[in-house]
Amino acid sequence: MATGRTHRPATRSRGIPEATVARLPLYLRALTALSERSVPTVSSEELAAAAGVNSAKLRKDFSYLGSYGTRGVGYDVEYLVYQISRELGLTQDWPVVIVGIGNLGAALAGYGGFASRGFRVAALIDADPAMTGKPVAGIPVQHSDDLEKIINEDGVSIGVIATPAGVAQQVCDRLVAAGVTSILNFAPTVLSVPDGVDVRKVDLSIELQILAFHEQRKAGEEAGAESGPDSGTDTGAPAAPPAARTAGGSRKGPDGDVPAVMPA
Amino acid sequence: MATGRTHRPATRSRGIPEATVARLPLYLRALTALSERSVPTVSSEELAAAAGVNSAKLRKDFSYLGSYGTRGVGYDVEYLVYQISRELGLTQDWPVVIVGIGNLGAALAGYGGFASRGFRVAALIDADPAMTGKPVAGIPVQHSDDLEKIINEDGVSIGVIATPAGVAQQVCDRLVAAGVTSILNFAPTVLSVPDGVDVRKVDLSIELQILAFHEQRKAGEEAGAESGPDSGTDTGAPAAPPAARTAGGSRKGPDGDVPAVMPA
DNA sequence: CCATCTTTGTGCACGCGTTCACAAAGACAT
DNA sequence: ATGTCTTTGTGAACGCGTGCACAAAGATGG
Repeated sequence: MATGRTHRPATRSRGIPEATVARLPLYLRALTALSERSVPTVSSEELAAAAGVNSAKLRKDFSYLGSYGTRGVGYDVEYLVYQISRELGLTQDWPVVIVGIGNLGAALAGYGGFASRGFRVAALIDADPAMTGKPVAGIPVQHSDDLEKIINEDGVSIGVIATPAGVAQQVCDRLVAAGVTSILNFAPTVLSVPDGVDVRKVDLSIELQILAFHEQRKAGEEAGAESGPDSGTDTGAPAAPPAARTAGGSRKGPDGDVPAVMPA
Repeated sequence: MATGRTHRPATRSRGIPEATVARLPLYLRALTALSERSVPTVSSEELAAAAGVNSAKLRKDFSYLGSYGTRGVGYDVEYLVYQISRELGLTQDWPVVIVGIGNLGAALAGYGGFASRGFRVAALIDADPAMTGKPVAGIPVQHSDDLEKIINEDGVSIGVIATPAGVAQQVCDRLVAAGVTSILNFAPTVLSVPDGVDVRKVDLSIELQILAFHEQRKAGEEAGAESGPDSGTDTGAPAAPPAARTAGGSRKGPDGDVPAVMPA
């Protein structure tokens, strides 16, 4: 009853795999750094190292965009910056509204990463009348009553939700009704949206929990001993995982490439 | 030359797939909500809806933890909350340090989601002497000179980096040297860490860029016709991907389950 | 005790993403 | 021009994750 948006097709947008799209910003950042250092060209191997990915993956990613490299030489940094920027839609201006100007919302408003790359904070919106008019990061907060008006006037299509979980869905509904079709959600809730609206979710608590899982496992393994702490019915707290530490070094990074931040 | 940590094995921690681990916090949140409403049992279908996932996927996820359900009835909410909490290592206390108390760091310090679920902000650390001693979210900021001491004394194994990108790697190195084995990185940089250390990355800018990509695609499709702002030489804009169908509602959400927040 | 009904747990198939490995392409030197 | 050397672009194989569909399990009612 909640989501209504159960299985998803993992659509491949215009032939570019989602996994690739998610990495393009990473490449772009690395390329921008090279550009600032006036590096003219870069090989897939170098760029891959800078972006923290496998070079074959990088080449395949770029192959979805076209053949922008020169065999025997590498990629032209400036050209690639332009192509990726264009592909990501960063050559145009994206007005963004941030709803919920609490600690997090205020931090986001002042976050440099937003302002860079074509994103412009068009408005800060909060439901608290006491906040209205107060400047945050140089932008005056507006009251949520005007949400629809603001979105329409500025042609905003991307909204950031930084409200408490309780009102997130409701804010989301209003944003969507007003015309927003992409939402970045910081509230710890599953948002339900109609088809055609993108939602990406960032949940700090979830990230920590995932780290805790691996951390616990590391501690447990190191404590060595026999099997799993659990397996039994209860076992209560697996007992103090001895103050881990000591990089044994051999641990094979319990990573993997999993979300935690994902659509819907 | 940066990472030094190229290909990764996508380790399957103790038999539990990473993808599943990443969803456990999601289930836990939904279950906690049910628990607060004193709901005794829940079916996979209901819980899946609340968590925004497919019910078959949820059942398979739980099957990795063991057989905690009762056929014909469903899952016992309280029991499941306990099992998942234990599996994630949330039954113990995790002291966390936050390094870099700027806008974002301060917001994180005050973020409720941290304090909940077993995570305790053990210390706030900043390199600015002017910040030292100043209380943020009720916790006095300490100078980064004492970083190692703080980590050792409190047995901190999880660190949060909220510094500018320029010093992130350096802070990371110190954290790792001091014994931290899990890092949540908010700085827009690829961190290089030794094996055995987990890094999860949250990049707000990347999330927005991914949204922009889909947003552009939606706009392009709608505008149908020409498109290609440039196209120029090569493939250029493969010109109107046949103006897909309109918003006939049939738009199949350009989602997919991709990171943007991921290890390393 | 048996029948029926609900819901779990999972075998299986499919598709996406990753990685390897190599041929094609071009730069560069001779 | 021709040969060599570097690096791209990609075909193919593999593995993980997802979702279907169903048999097994147990609750419930007669």
